[in-house]
Amino acid sequence: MAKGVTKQSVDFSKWYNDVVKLAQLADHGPVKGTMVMRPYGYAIWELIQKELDQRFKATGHVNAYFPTFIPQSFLEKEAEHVEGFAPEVAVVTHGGGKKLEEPLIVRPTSETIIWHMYKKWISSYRDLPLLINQWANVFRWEMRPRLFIRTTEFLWQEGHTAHATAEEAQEETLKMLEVYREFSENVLGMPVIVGQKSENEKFAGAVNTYSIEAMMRDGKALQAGTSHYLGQNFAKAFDVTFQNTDNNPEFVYATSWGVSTRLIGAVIMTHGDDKGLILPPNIAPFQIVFVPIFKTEDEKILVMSKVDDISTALLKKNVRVKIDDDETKSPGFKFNEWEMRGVPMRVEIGHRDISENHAKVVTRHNGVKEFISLDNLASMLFDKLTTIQNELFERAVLYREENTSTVETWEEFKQVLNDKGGFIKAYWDGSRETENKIKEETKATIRIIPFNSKATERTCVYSGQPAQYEVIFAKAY
RNA sequence: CGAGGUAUGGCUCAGCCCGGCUAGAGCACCUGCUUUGGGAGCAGGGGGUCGCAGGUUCGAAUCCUGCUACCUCGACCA
Repeated sequence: MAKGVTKQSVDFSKWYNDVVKLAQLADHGPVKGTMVMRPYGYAIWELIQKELDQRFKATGHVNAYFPTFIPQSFLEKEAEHVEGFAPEVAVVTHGGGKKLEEPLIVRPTSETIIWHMYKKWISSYRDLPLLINQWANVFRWEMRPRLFIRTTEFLWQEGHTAHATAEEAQEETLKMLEVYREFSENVLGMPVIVGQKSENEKFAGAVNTYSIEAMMRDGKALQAGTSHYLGQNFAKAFDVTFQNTDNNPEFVYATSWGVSTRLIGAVIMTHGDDKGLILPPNIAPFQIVFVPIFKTEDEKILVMSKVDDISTALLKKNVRVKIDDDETKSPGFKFNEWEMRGVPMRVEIGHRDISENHAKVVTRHNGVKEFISLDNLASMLFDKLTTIQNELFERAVLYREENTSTVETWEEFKQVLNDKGGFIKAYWDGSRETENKIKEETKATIRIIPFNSKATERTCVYSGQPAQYEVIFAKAY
C-alpha cells in the first residue's frame, strides 16, 4: 500500500526515507545533497536546540556568531586540518561579478576563523578561559548524501573554547562530552557509548577526539556527537599566545565540540518501527494528539468542550498538545497519520466515552490501549509522558545489548559481523595497521575506545599481538 | 568519483522491447450528497509539451548521444 512505510526488515534505507518524507520531516532541495527541513522536522530541531542551549549556558558558555566565508589561506594554516577538509569544501571564486583576489571557502567548520579572531581577543591569562558556542550552518561537499545523516549543508552548534592550561582544556573536552551523553540519553532517549576515537577516526587537527556512539535499529553505528581536545595546534597555527602568571608568553590550549541535525536522523533510527516515527516526548512537537469523534452538532459541542477542558489543563503544565479537529478526515485516517508521525500518545474522545466518563488513550511505542477516567485524565497523561520517555530509553538500551557481541577469535569476529551485525567488542593491539586491515577485510571500523577499557593479559583479535584496548567495532553510517 | 538501476499528472506505476489516432490506471486533489470509534461511499470534474538538451525519422514517451537528479552498493564523511 502506498499509504504505509516500507517495513524495516524489507529495506531499512527505504524505511528511513519513507519515514522522513511521509512524516513530513524533510524533503530534498533542488541542489544535490541539500535538504529542506519542513515545519515538523524543524520543530524537533528547535526543541533539541533549546535543551542543548540551556545546558551550554549552565556550563558557562555564551553564544556568538562568526561569518560563513573564510579566506582560503586560513584553512591552509593547520596542516592536518586542510588535509582533512580540503576535499569536501565549497569554494567561492567570484563576487560582485568579478573574480576574487583570494578564493573564499564556505565554512565546513569554524576553527580557523574563530582562532583568527581569538588572536585579537586574547593577550593575558585574565582573558581565559574563553567559552563560546555558535549555532550555524556549515557545508561539506559529500559524495553520498542522506537526509539528516549526511547533507551538503547542515545545521549544528560548534563550541570553541580557549584555556590557559592543557589540564583545563582536557577537562572542558570531557565535560562537554558528558553534556552530550546526558542530553542524548535523557532528552533523546538514545543510549550512547562514550569514549575516545582511534587515530584513524579522529578530527583533522585534533590531539584527541572523543565521541558518543549510538546503535541504529539496523545494527549500524552512528557517531552522534564529538568533542575534541585540540591542544595547542590551532593556537600555533594562528599564533595565539597569552601572558601567563609568570609573565611568560604561552600558546593557548583549545577544544571544540559539536552536534548537528544528524541527531534527528539518529532519533528516527533509534526508536522508529514499521508504523513509522516514534518520538520521545521530550522532543516531540506534539506530545499528545486529541482525536475528537462526533456525529451531530450537539455531540460536537459536547466533545469539543471536554477536549478543550483537558487540553487547557495540559497546556498549563507546558504539555505540547494537538487537537485534530479536521472534519474532512476520518478518525481512522488520523489514527494512522499520527502514529506514522510519531506522536507519543493519542487520546480518542467521543460521545460514548463522555457518557461513560472516560477516554481511550493509545500509547504509540507499545500500542497499548486503555480507558482512563476523565476525572484525572490530564494528570494521568502528564505522568505518562515521563514513563514513555523512560521506556523508550530502556528499550533502546535493551536493543543495543541484544545486538552487542563479545568475540575472542578472528573467525568469530567475521562470522558475527556477517550473521548478526551490531556492535562487536574485541581486543585490539592499538595499531593503525591492524585497524586498516580489519576495515579492508570486513568494512567494520573501530567506532570507539570506551572509557575504562582494559586489556591486560589479552591479545589482539586480529594480529595476536598483546592488546592495548577492548574496543567497539561496527559498520558505521 | 567507480559499478548497477531509475526518471511518464501531487504520489505509486503501466505503456517503451517491436516508433503511428486524443498518453492510461490506482491513490491524492476539486464540487455535490451521504458519512465519521482503525486509512469512508457514490456521482461529476480539473490536472501531464512523458527529467533536460540535441539527434535519427514523414512521425518519438518509445530508437541514438550528452547532461542532470534520485535509489542501491563501494571509496569519503557530523
